[in-house]
Amino acid sequence: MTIDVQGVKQDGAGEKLVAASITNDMGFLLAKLHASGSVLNNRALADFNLKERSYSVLILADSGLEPTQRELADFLSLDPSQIVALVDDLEKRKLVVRAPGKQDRRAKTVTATKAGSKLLDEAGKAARSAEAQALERLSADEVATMKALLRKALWGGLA
Amino acid sequence: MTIDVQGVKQDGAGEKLVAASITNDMGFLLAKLHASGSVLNNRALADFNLKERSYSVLILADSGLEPTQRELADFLSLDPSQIVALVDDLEKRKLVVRAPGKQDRRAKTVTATKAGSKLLDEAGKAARSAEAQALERLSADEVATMKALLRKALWGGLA
DNA sequence: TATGGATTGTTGTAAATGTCAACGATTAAA
DNA sequence: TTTAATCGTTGACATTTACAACAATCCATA
Repeated sequence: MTIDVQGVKQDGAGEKLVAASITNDMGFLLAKLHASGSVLNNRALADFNLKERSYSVLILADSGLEPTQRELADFLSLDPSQIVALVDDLEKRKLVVRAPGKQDRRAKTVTATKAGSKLLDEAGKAARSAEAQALERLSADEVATMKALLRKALWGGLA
Repeated sequence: MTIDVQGVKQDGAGEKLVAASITNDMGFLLAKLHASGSVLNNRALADFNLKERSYSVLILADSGLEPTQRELADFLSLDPSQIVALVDDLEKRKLVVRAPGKQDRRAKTVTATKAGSKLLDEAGKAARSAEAQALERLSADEVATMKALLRKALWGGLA
């Protein structure tokens, strides 16, 4: 019932379970699309010794927003201790630096180095290509609509 | 930066990282909405001693499609060995029965019992309520649009 | 200005999940 | 009949997650 293409299990035309009512469950749909996208994403990022997690941290570190580790944990829905490990790795690789917060010296801001920023450029291209592949069944308009709806569901506002 | 309501970390108005470019990354958006929904979902299902996983298996077992364990693994993107544990649990609780496949006696179909079907009714109500809460920022139309787009991205077809 | 309470990053640990290889039983192919 | 492949299952191992404790620091208020 599945066709193996380049080591990836792809849904064949005859997925009989698609008829089940769980196909109306938003949680299930989100999990499934996220899962299939993650495979492609992580494969693309592996060339840069990154995973989705470290890639996300690197993006935020490069955003100019100077996030603290706590803010990263909240925003990425991760436990603060997981951020420690992620930043440790990126810092060892000189892609990111920790600096004590200006107002609060407990907090440590995470900022991308030049090397980190450069790696992010390359990795970003690969990630965007992987995303396009995961969404190849949707038109550009549909992708835009979906992102707008996801953003609204998460943070409200426009849309 | 987050407000704690009923034990749930909710995004406050001042989430400064929302300005970061990662907010345009589909994988990130899917992961985040799925994560916040999962918390609510699992909390609702806990009253029935179910988790998202076992709930999904129970739905498919109750679908009338008589899925085999292999089909469940493929459809849920899980390792076959994880299905074993999930079905073991549901079977012990008399919510589901295993039966040898009619054409292929290696395969085992998983079917919900009357008790399983009944529990699913109750759990389904709780899950739908949790889903509504996770999507409260969207209108009914927007939810429908989003589900249609997710289905199209996953399996193509209609739209 | 002190003192108590909360917060930040960090470490460690235990539980849950994911991944993978092997096995008997069964099916399909040669 | 032999051979190869598939299904469920078990078990071993790695990764991820969740949670509690801790020192350093901040904050509120007396």
